[in-house]
Amino acid sequence: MRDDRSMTLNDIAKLAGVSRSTVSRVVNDDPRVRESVRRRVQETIAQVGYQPNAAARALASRRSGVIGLVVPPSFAEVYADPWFPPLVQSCLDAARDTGFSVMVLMDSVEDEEAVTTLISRFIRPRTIEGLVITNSLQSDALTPKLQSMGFPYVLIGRAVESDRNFVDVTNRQGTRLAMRHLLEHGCRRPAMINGEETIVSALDRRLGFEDALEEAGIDLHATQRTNVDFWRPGAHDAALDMLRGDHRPDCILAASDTIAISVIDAAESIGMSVPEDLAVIGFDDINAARNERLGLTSVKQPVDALGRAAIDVLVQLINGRAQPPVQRWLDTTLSIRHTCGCDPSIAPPGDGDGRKEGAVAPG
Amino acid sequence: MRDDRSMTLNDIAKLAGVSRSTVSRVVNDDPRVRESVRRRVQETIAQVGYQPNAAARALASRRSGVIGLVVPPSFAEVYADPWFPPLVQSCLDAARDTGFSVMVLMDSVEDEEAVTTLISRFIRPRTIEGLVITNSLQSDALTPKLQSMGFPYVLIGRAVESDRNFVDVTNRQGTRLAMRHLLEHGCRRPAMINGEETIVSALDRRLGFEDALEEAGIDLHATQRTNVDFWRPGAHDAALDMLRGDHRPDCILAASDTIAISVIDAAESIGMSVPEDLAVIGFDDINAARNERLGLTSVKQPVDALGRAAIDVLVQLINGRAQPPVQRWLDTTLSIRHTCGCDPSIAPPGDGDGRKEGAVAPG
DNA sequence: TTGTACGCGTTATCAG
DNA sequence: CTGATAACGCGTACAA
Repeated sequence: MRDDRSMTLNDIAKLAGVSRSTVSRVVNDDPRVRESVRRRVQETIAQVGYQPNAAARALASRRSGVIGLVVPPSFAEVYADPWFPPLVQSCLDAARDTGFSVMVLMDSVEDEEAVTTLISRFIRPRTIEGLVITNSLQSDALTPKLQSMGFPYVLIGRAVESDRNFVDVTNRQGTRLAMRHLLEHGCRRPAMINGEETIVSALDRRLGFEDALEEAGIDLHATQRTNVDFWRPGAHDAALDMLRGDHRPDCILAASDTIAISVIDAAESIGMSVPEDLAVIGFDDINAARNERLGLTSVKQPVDALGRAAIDVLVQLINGRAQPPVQRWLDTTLSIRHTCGCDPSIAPPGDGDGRKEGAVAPG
Repeated sequence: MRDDRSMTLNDIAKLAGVSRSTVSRVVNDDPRVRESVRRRVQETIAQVGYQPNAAARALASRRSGVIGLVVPPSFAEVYADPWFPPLVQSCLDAARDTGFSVMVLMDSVEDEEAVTTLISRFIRPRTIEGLVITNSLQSDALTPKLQSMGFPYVLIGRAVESDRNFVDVTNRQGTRLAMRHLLEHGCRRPAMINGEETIVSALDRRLGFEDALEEAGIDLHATQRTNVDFWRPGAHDAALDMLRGDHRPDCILAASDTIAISVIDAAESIGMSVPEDLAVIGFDDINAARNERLGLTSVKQPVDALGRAAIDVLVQLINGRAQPPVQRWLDTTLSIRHTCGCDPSIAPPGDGDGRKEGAVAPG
């Protein structure tokens, strides 16, 4: 097509009166170049606006400088849950900081064929040097293969298998402390609306819920729990069912803020008020949770740090500076507002959005 | 690092007893290969699981097979508006269908320095072959440079300059017909809440609003209009201001569904009911608009087609099968539900979500 | 500190 | 139809 054959290393070498090697060294910050020469070369590079050809570089160095970011095929749907975009953004940010570019791979990690395609299209041709997988599922067909290939990857969210690389937040601890907080408010009929437990983090959130109940000596079988799809409506109806049932709960722990908002909505639609009739705690601490009117108490996960950690781990793996499995945990904390029953009027002043942060006191 | 030196064209050639050229031809579907030979080569390829090296291929062919997708640096915020994710998804889908991979470039198109960096990091090294720009702003520092470089790109949303490549929806026609529809409902005090007009589509939506008013002989100066930020809260307060003002409107045309929802929320918070006291029409026709309870009448844009069109145009440009400027328009239509004042009970039956689609009758 | 020479794995050109 | 052979643009031991 267009054939504006651009500058090459050779051209710069001639212009600067040195060899290609020297130019290459300058470009790659190799210290073995006399300072005066380096400056001269840099000047001619700047003058003609030379940029090394990426493909040639990748071929010779065997490094593409690209990592893949696997997102679910239902990209648009998943984004309906506002906690996901910040995660992607933090991955993109962190990747840029480490000099990597990001290729977005919208693929199922459950579908065997999709996984095969992904591998033969991006990994075997060495297009990408590593993989960040944003959704950690129980039925994961991808990581087993990556594992056996020894290909650098990191899951966001732990895997059920013990030998996987991942970064994760302490989901279990998060819901445990949240539930405990509700119990301390005097809740006696706890309930939970969880996401589908094919997602490992949902599983963990349920376990934390149960941990707290056990610690308090509450019979698990007497409590209610439902699972709904994280990304679709459904929480609303699920909440209505619970609240209209025989054993109406006095608090609901939601596995996401989106679910929590639906719960509150449902409760109010049948004349209940939050937190008087029903205490609610969510998970994620999305922006909407911080809304003054809503004041949703929520388990906060450090989304930004999570993305950065993922990239960091991946880059370590790529550079062989870490031996797999690499596993990193980040803490969740409880952002206390008022849907849990805490009185916002006694919240510490000077806190713009009436928000108080931090884990509840350990028991 | 790992040095599992994988199969090369040469290896396959030896195994199959042919030359590298022949193998290359087979890989690239070049017809000039005897059928029997082709099969033999394909078999050995399949057996050893050979995949051509992407970097070598890119170097020799001068084609990377990668396109860049420019998204705003406030990625996560922008995603707060649910119409964006489907657009990105459709771009990713369409790109995959045409054999291109997508690199996400989270960059400002307004910041001169960011633009320079983008060009020197991705375009000059020939990492990408073309660019899809998802946000068309008036203060665009990127397209002028692409234009003068002759680099293939396409804007999603028209530019104010006449020589740009773009795909866009008929925003102006959309709001024009929507406003006309409201007027036909008997609205006499129209108002609009628009997005910031630095975004060209917001500008167009305002123009369409004004078109309809002029056609109806309504004095523009007597109507109210406010601009709010598309991606942030603010519409709520803006609506309250309008509704509490001296010249309370009887209908509000919102430049997005997100804004429309805030408007309805605001109206109900002060005891007004929709559509009885206030008719509302939104824009985008996001999923939430289709919600039974909400029943938001909205100008629908064919988001999926928009993404596909963008990729299509870009690929044409890349392959030199189209001469710039290439400009493509897609139609908007009005999805009539009940916030505009239409009675849902007289809607045609058998339509699951009580939705009626299509442009209103031309005037 | 600098330059030479070869290799990276394909595609493309040109004979045959 | 097939096979040498030359690019493609850069990294890098190795030698100087």
